[in-house]
Amino acid sequence: MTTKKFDSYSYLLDRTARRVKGYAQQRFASGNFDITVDQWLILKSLDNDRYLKQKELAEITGKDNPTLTRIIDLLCKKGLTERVTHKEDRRSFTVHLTAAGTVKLAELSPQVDDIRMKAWQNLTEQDYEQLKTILNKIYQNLES
Amino acid sequence: MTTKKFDSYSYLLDRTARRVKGYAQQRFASGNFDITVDQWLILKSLDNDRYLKQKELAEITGKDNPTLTRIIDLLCKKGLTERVTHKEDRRSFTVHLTAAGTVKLAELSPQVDDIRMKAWQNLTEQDYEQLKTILNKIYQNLES
DNA sequence: ACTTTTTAGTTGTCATACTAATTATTAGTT
DNA sequence: AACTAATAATTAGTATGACAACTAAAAAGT
Repeated sequence: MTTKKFDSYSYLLDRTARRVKGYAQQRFASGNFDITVDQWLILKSLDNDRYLKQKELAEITGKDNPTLTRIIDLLCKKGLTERVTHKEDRRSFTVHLTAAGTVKLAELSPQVDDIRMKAWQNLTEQDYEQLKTILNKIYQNLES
Repeated sequence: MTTKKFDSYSYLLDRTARRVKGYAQQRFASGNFDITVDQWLILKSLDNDRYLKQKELAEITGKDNPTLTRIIDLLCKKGLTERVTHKEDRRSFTVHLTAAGTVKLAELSPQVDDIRMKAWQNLTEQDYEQLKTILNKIYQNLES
């Protein structure tokens, strides 16, 4: 039975993703970054003075709407983003970096790059490419 | 700067892992399995009439103690596992499948294998091996 | 034997994920 | 125009995940 192993692959994938995120989160905490890894992902998506609807942010970051709402809530409470009412669609907000958010993004960017690198050391250029290809194949296999 | 891309690799890994787990969870729900994917992982670890301490279960499943406690709570409430007081160490419980748990495990096993397979279709034998190797390298890179 | 340190498990808090249900608004249909 | 369907965002509920603090018991050190 070759199907048995897939359960353990799923476990391996889950475990590794958690470790990667957890490691980054620890470094975020010990560096007093004052944001979470997921909040960072949002900030980064709002770079270059972008005004994005939450719907678009959810798409970009691969998170669902309720999760987005709560992360934006937290970022607004920290004063790093702001909700701006959308002119043409009163159902929507656009989210935008505040001045403080822009500063935070610029400050942390090099440090985050550095932290992220740690997970991928000892991997060859080919490893990156293969991993990317395989993960995308898996993702597409489950596309609804 | 080659360091930039690592942030997006981390994102890709996280996104894929969530998709794999989410897909399985949806199939669990639509099949009325009445357990979550994480609870399944515990049941499977208790196969073959094993009595495991929560500490050992945590180790095997890669979860921390509080998470384990809560998952076991739920499994016990569903009547699928039971806590047995440890004879030599009164701090510990051993966790064990009930009769109902054994039945559940046997019933779901082939279906879970089938569900899990879906994510990995179109991947070659070589892909599996590479993925496994790369994920393990990443995991070890972050070993404390 | 007594004290200190470790260890197993629990509880509490916060953040993330997923689902379902709700509200307000827009788009589509007749 | 009126009615219906679809959409953006929120809220509520449950589960997982990480961390800290706590209890009880065992192990180690003196």
